[in-house]
This record gives sequence, C-alpha cells and structure tokens, in this order.
Amino acid sequence: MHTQTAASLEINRRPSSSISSRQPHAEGPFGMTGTPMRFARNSEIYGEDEAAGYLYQVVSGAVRTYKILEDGRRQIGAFYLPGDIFGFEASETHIASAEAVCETRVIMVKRAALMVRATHEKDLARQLWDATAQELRRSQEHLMLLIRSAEDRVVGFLHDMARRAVKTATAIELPMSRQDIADYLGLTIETVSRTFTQLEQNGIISLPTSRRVELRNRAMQNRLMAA
Amino acid sequence: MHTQTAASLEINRRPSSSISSRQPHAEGPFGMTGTPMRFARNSEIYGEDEAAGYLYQVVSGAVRTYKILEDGRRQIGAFYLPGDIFGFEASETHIASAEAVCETRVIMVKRAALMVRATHEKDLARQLWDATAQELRRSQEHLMLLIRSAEDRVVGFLHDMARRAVKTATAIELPMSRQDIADYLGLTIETVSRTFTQLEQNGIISLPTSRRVELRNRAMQNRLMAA
DNA sequence: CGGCATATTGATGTCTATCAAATGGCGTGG
DNA sequence: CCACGCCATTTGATAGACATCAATATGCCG
Repeated sequence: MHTQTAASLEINRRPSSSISSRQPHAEGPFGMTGTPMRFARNSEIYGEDEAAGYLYQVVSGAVRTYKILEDGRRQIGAFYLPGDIFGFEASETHIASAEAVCETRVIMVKRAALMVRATHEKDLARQLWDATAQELRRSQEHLMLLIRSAEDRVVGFLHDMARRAVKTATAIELPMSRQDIADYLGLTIETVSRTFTQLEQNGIISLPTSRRVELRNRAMQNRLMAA
Repeated sequence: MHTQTAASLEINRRPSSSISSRQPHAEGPFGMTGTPMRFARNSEIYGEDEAAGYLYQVVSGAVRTYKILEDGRRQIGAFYLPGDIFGFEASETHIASAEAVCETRVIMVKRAALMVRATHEKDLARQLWDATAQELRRSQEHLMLLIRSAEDRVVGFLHDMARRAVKTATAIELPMSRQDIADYLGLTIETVSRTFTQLEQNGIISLPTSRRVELRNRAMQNRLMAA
C-alpha cells in the first residue's frame, strides 16, 4: 500500500544538488518578479510543517503535494501542471509536502513580499483570496471523487487531466506514475492498473504506452478539445 | 444509500415559514453587523449554485453543507457548530447547499458589504483570506479521513466532535443523525451503526443514547477536556 | 545483454455495501 | 396513561469490490 522503499526515499532526499539554473528574475504569478528554479524528478520543493516562505507557479513539468499517514500510506492532495499556482495549502506553515513529479521548472515568489503589496493593492489581495478559494473548490472536487467506485475515480482523474494536462491532438501525456495516481485516488496501484486495462478493453481509452492515454469516448474527447 | 425520501424532501422545502425572530442587528462575524435568523430542522439555508450573497456564523444548533451526486447519494462536506463561520465554499455562487441539522440560529452578513470594507481595511481582507485558508485545511483533513477504514473514519469524526461540539463533562452531544454521519464519512448508515456498536463493545466509547457519546479512551478524553 | 524500476496479471481474502428484518424512542390521540 | 404509528437505529445474512500477496511482463539505461 505504501509507496516508496526506504532506498528510493533516500535517493529523493538529495534534492539540493538538483537545483540549478537560478536566474535572479522572471515573471511570476500575480505579476510579481520571481526566482526560476529547476527540480529533478522526485526532489522535494518544500516539506510539511515548513514555514511557508513562497508561492510557486509551475513553468514546465509537474508537482505533487502529499501527506504521509501514520500507517505509512501516502495521500497525494493535488497535482500541479504548467501554469498552476501552488503553495496555498498554508497560512504560516505548509500542511503538505511538495515534490517534483518529473524534471520540473517553477517560479517562486516571496510570500512576505506579496503580503506587503497586498495591504495597499486591493486587487492583489483579492487575487490571493480567489486563488485560495479556487484551491478549496479543487479540494472539494477531489473529495467527491474519493467516495466513488474505482472506475469512476480513474475516469474522473482522466477527465481532469484531459482538461488540464499537456496533450497532443489525440492523447494525454501523463507525467505521473501509476503509484502517484493510486495515491491520489486512494486506491492501490494494482486496482489502478486493472482499471486502466478494463477501460481499454471496454473501448473507452487506448493506451499506446502506459503514460499515454487516448480517449475514445466522445464526452472525454470533447473535454480533450475544450480549453 | 441515498438519504431522504421524496416525501421528507418536500417537508424540508418549506423553510421560509420556519424563519422567524428577525431582529435587524446583531454582532456578526468579522465585527460586522448581521441579521439573526432561525432555521428549523432540515430547512435550507442556501442552495448549490445560488448566488453567494452572505456569510454566516452559527449561534446555536448545527449546519451541514452537502452536494448530491448523479447517483443520488449525498456527500456532506462539513458540519458547522456554534461559533463556526461558513459560506466560504464560494466565490460568486455556492458550490454546496446548506441546511440546518436541527433547530438552528445563525447570523448573516452581506458578502458585498464585507468586500467593500475589505478594500480599505487590510485587516479584514486578511481575516477573510485566513478563514478561507482554514476551510481549505479542514477540507484536506476530511479528505484524509475518507481514505481510511470505517473504524478510523468514525474515530476521526468523534475526535473532531470531541474538540468542537457541545459537550458535558463526560460526553459529547451529537446534533446529527447516523445518516448524516454516514454521508459525511462516505459510509452507509449500517456500517456507521455497526462501528459505533463495535467501539462500545471494545470499551472505547459508551452510548447512553444514540446521540450521546462518552469517550472512555484516555487520548479521546484529553481531547474532550482540551479547548 | 543484464539489472532495476514500473506496470500488469492472477489467486485469494477482507471489508463494506446491500438487502432484509427487528428493535427502540418519542410524540400523538384515544 | 397507554397504544399506535412513525422514524431512527440496530442487527443479521449475503454479495461484491477492492486489497493483499505473489508472480510475470515491459521498458529503460548502463
């Protein structure tokens, strides 16, 4: 049920060396100047209970936030894709950890600087509030998925990805592993895998590779084309 | 699985007559002047997709927010108890419906008035943001419950109630039915009932009545006493 | 080619849902 | 005050979905 061996966790624990390519300035979220950063696959962006010093925007790649339960299981709270802003599950300290799902570039903006500007720029204050409210809605959508059947959860996840993820004309490219999907949906990796297979057998999707999903269903194709 | 018969829904649909005891002014959340209102058991406070005109604070009683799934099941998103502020699952429109769990008094404040004041009172803007962030954390806690076993979910729910609910020296008074609890935890009423029985048989709780829960476990008693 | 991580498939067990019935609590009217 | 009816809750029997344990397959990189 739990996700990673001690060994792989250790590997993940040397993220500092993976940070590179710092340039002092770049356009960040909320029109702020931010710091571009690179994170290697599985490296930590921030840890649970750390002081929340920054807000982040994904430039390329993908990010997962997660918490580890007492029994060792990992619950992924969200995936963030290019353009998404994250780091909002926080007021003073983060309530989840964040890691790069794959090679990822983000822009970081100092939270304190935003707060200062927000005190006299009412528009910015409103944007920050809205972003948090949107995150709340996203969390509630996620919660609604978790009470449904395995098939519904996987289909719901694919719908979401079809709307948000990097995609070609015919397929979605999933940046995350089956284990990541399982930990997001509260299922085991075996159940996720079996559900993918079953969706393929039912002609709802096809799987040219395990990370590439073509949606054969009209409703899903519409989602794929929209936005 | 679903919760209410058509008949009982109809009964719930005459809430207007249940509103009474309107006084023009009372101290509301965020130091605002608000309108006190009474709602009868099971009456609607607002509906999903309604314009979000107000924020609310519970004075007495209890409120549930919920969404109905396509298959007819009801998912309760949160319970709000005296002192709690709700109505934040919204930017323009509500994303859930709200109902009184039992005879309930709330104070309503106009969202628009708050927004106006928030533009020049930076402290108020910050309070609104914080309240939304807290709601986000609450939602994430709820989400973490839903991936656990039935027993863990019920225990987690009781922990939360022990911290928040009206309580005597020795017991918690639950304002909500087993069905409400089931719909909050993503379980059936039968499983919730069996889990209560089993917790009692294991000496973890005792149930003088179905709505009154005494915590026999030290960790839970500590929660009961704290806060 | 070999080694390792990821993914799939198979066999079996457990937990919770479902269907069904019995019990308990409480207000109303006789 | 008691009997009845209604609703909430509990209990029982069974089925189904997903987890678990185990093995095999696939892909990737050195």
